[in-house]
Amino acid sequence: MNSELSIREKIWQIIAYIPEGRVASYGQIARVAGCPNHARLVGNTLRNLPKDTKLPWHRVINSQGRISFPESSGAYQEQRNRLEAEGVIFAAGRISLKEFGWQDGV
DNA sequence: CAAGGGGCTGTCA
DNA sequence: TTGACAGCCCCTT
Repeated sequence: MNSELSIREKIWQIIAYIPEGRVASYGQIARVAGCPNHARLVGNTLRNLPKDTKLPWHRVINSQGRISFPESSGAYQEQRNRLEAEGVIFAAGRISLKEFGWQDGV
């Protein structure tokens, strides 16, 4: 139904569909959106989100299972904190996509 | 209209 | 495992 939606709109929708305790990579979201190369756009889009957004942006990480923010960044700790609160476990500073990856651990 | 940047990805060494 | 290079596309000046 979102056939006429912009890629950005799709990204928002897809991210909103990420279940709790699960994480998805930018590339994966972009792929689901229909464009495997729009990974960067996903990041750009999230960046454009308001701070009071209800989108689970914290469930979006890079393909390495790591957060794309520097640890000194408040966003990093916030994201990590939220993920841990949902049951996601960080091992050596990264997440096991095998267990917490969206539609990847089922 | 042209140029630059971006929370990236995948491959090679 | 990490580091470096190139490729991809959209959005904002």
